[in-house]
Amino acid sequence: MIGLKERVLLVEDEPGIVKGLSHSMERDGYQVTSARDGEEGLRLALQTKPDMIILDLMLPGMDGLSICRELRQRPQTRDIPIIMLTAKRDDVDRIVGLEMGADDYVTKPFNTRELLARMKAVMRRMKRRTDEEDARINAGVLTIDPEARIATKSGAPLPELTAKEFDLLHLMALHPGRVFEREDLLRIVWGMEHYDTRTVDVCVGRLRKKIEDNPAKPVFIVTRWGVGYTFNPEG
Amino acid sequence: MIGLKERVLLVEDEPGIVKGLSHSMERDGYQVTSARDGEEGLRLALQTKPDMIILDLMLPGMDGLSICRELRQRPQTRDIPIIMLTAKRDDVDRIVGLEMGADDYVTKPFNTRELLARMKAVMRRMKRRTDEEDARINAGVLTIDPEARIATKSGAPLPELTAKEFDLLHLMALHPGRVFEREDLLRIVWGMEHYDTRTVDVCVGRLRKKIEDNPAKPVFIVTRWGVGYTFNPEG
DNA sequence: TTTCTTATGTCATACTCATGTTACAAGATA
DNA sequence: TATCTTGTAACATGAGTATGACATAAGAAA
Repeated sequence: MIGLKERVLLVEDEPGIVKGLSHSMERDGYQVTSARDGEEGLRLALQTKPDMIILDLMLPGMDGLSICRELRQRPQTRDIPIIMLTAKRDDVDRIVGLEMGADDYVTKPFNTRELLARMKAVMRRMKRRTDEEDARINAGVLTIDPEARIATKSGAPLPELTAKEFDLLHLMALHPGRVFEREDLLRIVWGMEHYDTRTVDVCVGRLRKKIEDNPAKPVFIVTRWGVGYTFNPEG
Repeated sequence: MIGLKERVLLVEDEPGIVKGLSHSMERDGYQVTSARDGEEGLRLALQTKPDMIILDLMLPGMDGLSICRELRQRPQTRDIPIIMLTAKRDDVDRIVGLEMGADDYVTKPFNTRELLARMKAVMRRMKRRTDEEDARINAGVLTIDPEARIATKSGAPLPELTAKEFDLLHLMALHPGRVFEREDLLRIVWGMEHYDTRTVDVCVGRLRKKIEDNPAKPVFIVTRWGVGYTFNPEG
């Protein structure tokens, strides 16, 4: 389950690569900022504190390694994961090795899909492997199993939930009692591309049909009039 | 066939080495935990029961040899393979280390690739012994024999499965009910070599043709729409 | 209370995109 | 060499979902 868009800083001087990569990354849901040289990259990194930095080793002015070192020295940027783009395979050991502290690297010419896969992997590593999100949830008679993506009521299996339905239920059950506005749910579960909040109502409706005894009088997913929805574990 | 990520415990006090090694190991598909000194290492070993331990001989507090001895004495950790890191090439200790029950050793400064190769070798040796993954799986009418890499249905042999097909089936059958995303399967079964998730679909399709009565209505490898696949042992 | 306004519930349908499937080429194996 | 495996691309299909219309319920105002 994903929260808001991850912000990526791309430090690369070749316009063609910047253009292509930005596009691909945005397609994958990242918010991309780019810098043409090292100084600008460093400045932007400090200013915007991105969630991840893609750094070309060969840059005009300050080279990638110096930037990497700088970034690792300053407390504001110390923990931001860095993926290096490098031309030569020989550079690899220096980069990843003990000193520089890049989190991963990709050698040019690189496969865009590979870079995206590594970005995702790095993100996964960064994101606290909070077991909380993987743990089974017991909410009164309802049980939610994120591993199998199945919900049961009093031990009896419920109708299969679709992806969105399950994510919605899981998110709300993780925070019982908390009121979620429709916009929150759209952002978190849907990934923010949609602006029609009525979409949420319909999904809630379908979900209720599957988990509530009487969908007309819901007891788990409760409407908070004028605000949104809340999950009531008591049922 | 490798199951989920192998968990490695790295006991090493130098942060640079920890960072570099963790990265390389994770890149090779291991899940790395690290401890800064001997006591912590021992505690973590007992707690988490890793699949392998990389142990620096020179450590603050309890030294590597004592830990090795401790680990070999306790039944919970007796069978965990250990690779020693030693500083001096002509260190007599390394012999003692092997006598103490380390499975292999690497001298510092070491080549990361060499260490990874040794880890792999140790793992391969070890895996022969781990029953869990080698044990025959009975999933309803399906039987999966990892040793012979053969699957049978109701006793009758199925068409021969290719390497990828078998690994895929084996992994999923080891965790019935669990939903695997395509990217999980790519990471685990394919390693990091491939990035096109459609590859998984095609492999699943081929596998279904061989194990399902009606591949159009699969009962073993079930699609979870918008998420991935899951293995249903009932059939 | 009654009426009015607005938010929410519900339904039907079209559309989008994930998945199934096939074919082919490249790579691996023998 | 020939054969088998596997990744990639292209096309076909269908599940899931967005959308708009309408119905209903909640709260506000009279």
